[in-house]
Amino acid sequence: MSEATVRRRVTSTDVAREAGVSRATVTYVLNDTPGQTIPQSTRTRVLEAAARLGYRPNSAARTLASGRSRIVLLVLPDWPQEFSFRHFLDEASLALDESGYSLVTYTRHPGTRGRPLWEALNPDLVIGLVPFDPDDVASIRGCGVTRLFPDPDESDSADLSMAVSAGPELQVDHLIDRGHRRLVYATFKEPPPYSLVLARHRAACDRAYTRGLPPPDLERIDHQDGSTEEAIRRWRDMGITGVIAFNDIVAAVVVVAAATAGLRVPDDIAVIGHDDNQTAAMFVPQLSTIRFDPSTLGRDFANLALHKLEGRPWQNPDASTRVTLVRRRTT
Amino acid sequence: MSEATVRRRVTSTDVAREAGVSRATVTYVLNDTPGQTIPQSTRTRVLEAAARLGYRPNSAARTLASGRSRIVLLVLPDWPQEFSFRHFLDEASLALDESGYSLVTYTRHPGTRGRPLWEALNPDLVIGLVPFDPDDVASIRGCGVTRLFPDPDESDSADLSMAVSAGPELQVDHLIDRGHRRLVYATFKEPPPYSLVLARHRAACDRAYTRGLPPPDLERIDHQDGSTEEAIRRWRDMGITGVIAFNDIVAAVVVVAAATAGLRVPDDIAVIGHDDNQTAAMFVPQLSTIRFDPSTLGRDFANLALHKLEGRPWQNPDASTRVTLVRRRTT
DNA sequence: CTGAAAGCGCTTACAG
DNA sequence: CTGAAAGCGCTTACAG
Repeated sequence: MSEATVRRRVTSTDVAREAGVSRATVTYVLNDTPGQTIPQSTRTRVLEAAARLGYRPNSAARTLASGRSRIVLLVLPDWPQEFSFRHFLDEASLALDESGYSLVTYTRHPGTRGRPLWEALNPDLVIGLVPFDPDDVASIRGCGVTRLFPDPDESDSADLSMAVSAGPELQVDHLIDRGHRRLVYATFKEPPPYSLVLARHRAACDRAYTRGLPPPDLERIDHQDGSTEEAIRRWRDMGITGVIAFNDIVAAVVVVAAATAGLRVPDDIAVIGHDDNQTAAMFVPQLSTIRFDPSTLGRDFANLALHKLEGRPWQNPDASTRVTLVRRRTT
Repeated sequence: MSEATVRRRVTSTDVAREAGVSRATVTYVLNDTPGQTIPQSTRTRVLEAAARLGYRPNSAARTLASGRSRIVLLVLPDWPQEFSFRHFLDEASLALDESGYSLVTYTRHPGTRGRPLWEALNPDLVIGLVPFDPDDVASIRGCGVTRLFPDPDESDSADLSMAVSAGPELQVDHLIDRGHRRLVYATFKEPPPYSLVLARHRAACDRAYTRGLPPPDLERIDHQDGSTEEAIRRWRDMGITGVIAFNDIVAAVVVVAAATAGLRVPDDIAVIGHDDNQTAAMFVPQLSTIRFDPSTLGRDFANLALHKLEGRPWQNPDASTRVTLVRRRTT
């Protein structure tokens, strides 16, 4: 410490000199390289030297030399509005971190210009929550990324789509079980239905089909003007008694409009939300909704990533254990 | 194309060979390196060869050689709940991209274990929306990052805190202008007040002080049980007539509870929200709230980053042009 | 105007 | 058990 403290970054050469070994040995010790037999005394010497000097490997150099960045890039199609998504990411990050990987999230929008993040990051794996379009696949591959998920060229049994579909399926099941035979799927007009909306709607349609019902129409309501009331009256005239809402905010708007239209909830029309967010319990009447366990889902995600990265075993999780119905007063 | 298509990644050596020049020339052309005089014919040859081969520079190699990653890491203290934040990020990303930088966001939580992202990414700049704690500063510096913002060691006149404080200030001003002299600041009990809540509350306190009022207490309400009503009655007994809500959801809960408690809004008690989200216009009565322009803020952010990265000129934006009052029926 | 060469800080066969 | 050396794919003075 004196004028020697010209902030030059500590390198493995410094650690090697400090510990009296070669750079190779430093690497072996710090990375716990398998197949090397290094006596405990040397190990300790290296570890202590590294700690004393505050050594952090240069990740660019490491990536270049090893050919792996240990970065997992998670591509999000739209802005996730669920608060619980944070718990999902926390858990996923943590689980990946334990295996030495860093999780980076990247929110991609349809209109995005500019260089995609996979070009700047050299990720070992790029994962999307919805399928990539062909342009993106080409772009990802062109950046030297060999692992992506879902991979259009690979018929992989691994599947995380239940993370999206389990909720809508449960919504449909619940309404049917309560005796409703004519359903609609409601979302907001603005912003225009994005991929998560479409994916949830499609899951609801598939479930309705399985249960022998026609697919519920995708109805886009407006929460600003009074058109939601009209829509609800129209639904009633069509014999519809059950509303599957994209999320709890949509559900709340539908419930308010139903009341204004003079309909009783759930007797005249039943409404079920999704996400169990703060809004859900606050309304009068309190909203029936879907709760899912984001932490478990986060671990599922990390396991899938490690499966793709290192071939660890993988087994598709059971959807029914990831999602629960919260029945309150609107169904 | 045939068996030669063994997917080996295209390198600058390939491009150099294809164009009949050296690797140095390839770099100069593709990076538009200033101070090199390269004839248009050579430029075109290189550009065409690169395009034909689908060349993407290896970012790890580039980072290692140049000492710059061209990555800006934005550290978010908590999960941002405002939908408009996406527009902020879009705009910021785009503006940075135009200057050749990639923006990566990193949501950090108090309990986070594991390797921080700045260790894996080698960012040229780390920016936090709230100040870093000393441990983080040490960790960031230890990873060889020389530029961070806010930088505790540097008395920098650059300031983006108006992005947080302008809204609360406007809330306070509006309530005072409407004749309210006794105010509270309301937020949810769960999750416990996080940094954004505290920052907004503090801004409200500062503004109240400037306007000659005592600082509004931070009141934590519960949206599950009926305790919000009790709180409101208590506030009334204390002579409080104005409620500054952390966001529109809090405002909605307060308004509902006030109605249940038999108070008239805004005559007995005025409530102003923040964010102008979808909930705000939906309630009866519609919520007065604060709207801010996320895109402009995104550009402000990008300009600040470029100022720190390349010394571009910077001038603190005028808060009052970034935020507007949306007066509806609760004030 | 262009290229040969050193170097960025690691990892990894390989030889001893 | 350990180290000398090549190499990852770029960038950047520097010499011509």
